[in-house]
Amino acid sequence: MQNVKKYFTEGLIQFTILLSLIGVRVDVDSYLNGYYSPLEINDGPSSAFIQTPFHSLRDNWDGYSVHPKCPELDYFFASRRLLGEVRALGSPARFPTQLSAWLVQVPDRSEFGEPPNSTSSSNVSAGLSSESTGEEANDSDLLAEDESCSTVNARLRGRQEECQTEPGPYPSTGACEIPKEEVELLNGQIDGDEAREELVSLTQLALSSALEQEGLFTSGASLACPEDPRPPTIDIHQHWSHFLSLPVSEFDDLDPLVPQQLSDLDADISSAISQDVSLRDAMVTGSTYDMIPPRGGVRTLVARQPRGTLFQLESTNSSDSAPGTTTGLAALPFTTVVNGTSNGTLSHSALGGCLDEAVFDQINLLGLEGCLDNMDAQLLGNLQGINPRVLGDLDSDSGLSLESSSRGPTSPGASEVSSASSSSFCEDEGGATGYSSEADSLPSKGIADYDTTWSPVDLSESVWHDHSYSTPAFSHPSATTFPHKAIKQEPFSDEDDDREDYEDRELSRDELRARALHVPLSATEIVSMPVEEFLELLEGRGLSAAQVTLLRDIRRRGKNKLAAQNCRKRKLDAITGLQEEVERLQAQRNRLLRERQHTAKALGAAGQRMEHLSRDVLSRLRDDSGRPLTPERYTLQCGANGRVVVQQIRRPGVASTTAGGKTDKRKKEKKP
DNA sequence: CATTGTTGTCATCTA
DNA sequence: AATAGATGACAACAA
Repeated sequence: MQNVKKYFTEGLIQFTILLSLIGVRVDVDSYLNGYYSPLEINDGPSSAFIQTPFHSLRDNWDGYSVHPKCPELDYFFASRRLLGEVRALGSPARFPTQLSAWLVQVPDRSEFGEPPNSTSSSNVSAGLSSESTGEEANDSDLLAEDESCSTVNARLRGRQEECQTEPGPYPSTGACEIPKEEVELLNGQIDGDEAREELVSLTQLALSSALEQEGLFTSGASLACPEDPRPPTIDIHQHWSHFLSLPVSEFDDLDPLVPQQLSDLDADISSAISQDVSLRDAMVTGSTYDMIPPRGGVRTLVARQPRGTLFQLESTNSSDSAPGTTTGLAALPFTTVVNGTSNGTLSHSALGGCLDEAVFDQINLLGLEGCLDNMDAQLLGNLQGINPRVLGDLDSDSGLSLESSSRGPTSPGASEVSSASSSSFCEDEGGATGYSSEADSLPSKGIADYDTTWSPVDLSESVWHDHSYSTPAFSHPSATTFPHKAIKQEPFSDEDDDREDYEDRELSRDELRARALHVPLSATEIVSMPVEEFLELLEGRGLSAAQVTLLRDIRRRGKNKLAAQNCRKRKLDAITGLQEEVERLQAQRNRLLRERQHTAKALGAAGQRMEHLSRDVLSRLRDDSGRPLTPERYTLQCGANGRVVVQQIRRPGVASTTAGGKTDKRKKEKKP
């Protein structure tokens, strides 16, 4: 399967390229960034949501809220990502359905005069339907396991070639007279989610145990939709059928075939594309409103959007990977795949053929809780063109919108917006009153002009996102009145009230202290600048001790504030994961209880049958005096060696009266 | 007015 | 040793 995944992944990338060549716009960057990020989890230590041993404990719960920092999950993420990509790109996940359509036609070999047991005879049907129906056991017995791949695939190929000679695209309604149930079985088998995961290696399906196949068929048959509109392009069927007909061992050698196959396909597939859709757009529109997690209504769309900003922007500290993105993606496939619970959203409507639709479906599949961060980050990317003030207003709660550590030169506007959106700090920076610094004792001076020798230019690339730490540009002279309470009490004209109050809210306590000490840097800058730069700032600027202390405090508090917010978010995620785990375990417990009940019932029935059989056997036996053995006095015991022994029941009263002339134990053995 | 949730901060530990 | 990050605890605040 690994080779198959590799093949699919590479092939689908080329397929995407081909789509773009034929004019279909595919936003590969955003798409791949979102999906490949799990592989870049460990890129940097400075990204958010890392170093959380707390989460490593949760990584065992079937993937709930997998922490991206865990390196041991890389392999898992990689494999899941590959599977997710194959699914997300849609088309390959569809072709098994098309393959099944061709498979259906072949069993009508009576028209071709083929012997039913020939090598090219009913491949999967011989192996599968015979076991499922129990009527053609001979065929299935003849099918040795070691001839799995090549034999089955050769049969597939032969049948497909035969079917290609059929005139109609779906001759199942015509010449082919395969039993309908078999058709449904085949369709269902390949339409099922489990089968879709195993879609490439049909041999595994063919060689599965009879029980598994039965279950698979029954489950898959319900999924089969005979009325599904099939793609009208027969070429695609043929190509995919031919593609599938290759033995698994040849998949490694298929790489050179990919361009050719895809080039043959592109025309038809392009017609199948219904519209020109950016994958990123699809992700955003499809997820932002649908994926609101049921967390007691704590989160809203408005509140979540800046959160995505945080993760996306903070990632710039270390690498291109977005921690928030990785978090979401890490959790998602894990949850959906490992649990294997194909809920309602997992069952596709087999509309097959449309890549974009497949992508949308997959997005819906992936769009569970963990995907929020990813979606939000991408949503923010799309919203960057919107009025910054609007975006800032969206940040109603100061919550996790501290995209402070991001330092994107390309997004100064948005960052200023975020900084301007603060509405929480104005009342007071906080609860902890133990805080004290030298700056607190300083008298509030009028804020002088900033020292022009301090060039904030080199810090212009620093983060300006944290709403809690305003930029000097938003300073208000009256803010020098230190008590922040006084800020709210300042009279404003009606016209300027909103604006000035809005600006004053940006002055955090640290900001005010910094101004009081003539520190011409915003708290955001102080917090977000690299440590080397910060140390240089402390040492090379000739700062006073008070200024140095204040700068350190500001930086420490700012960092800790971010850490606290990340920590709280992780805690909430952990709680959510635990709740889901509890639900899952409860469901498992209920299932086990039902199984136990069923087993007890079966055991009781078996005991009754045993009792009847014992009575029957005993009634046919005679003791020394020729009387029939009664179950009241004798019982049958099954020995370990398979022998059945008649044993006399010893009862105190009976033994004392009847044991006189008899041997204690008379054994009559009979062979089973 | 009490309760609850949010947020900032401090102290402490760990890497 | 210094730094950053994580997290429990506390307090202030808002709803």
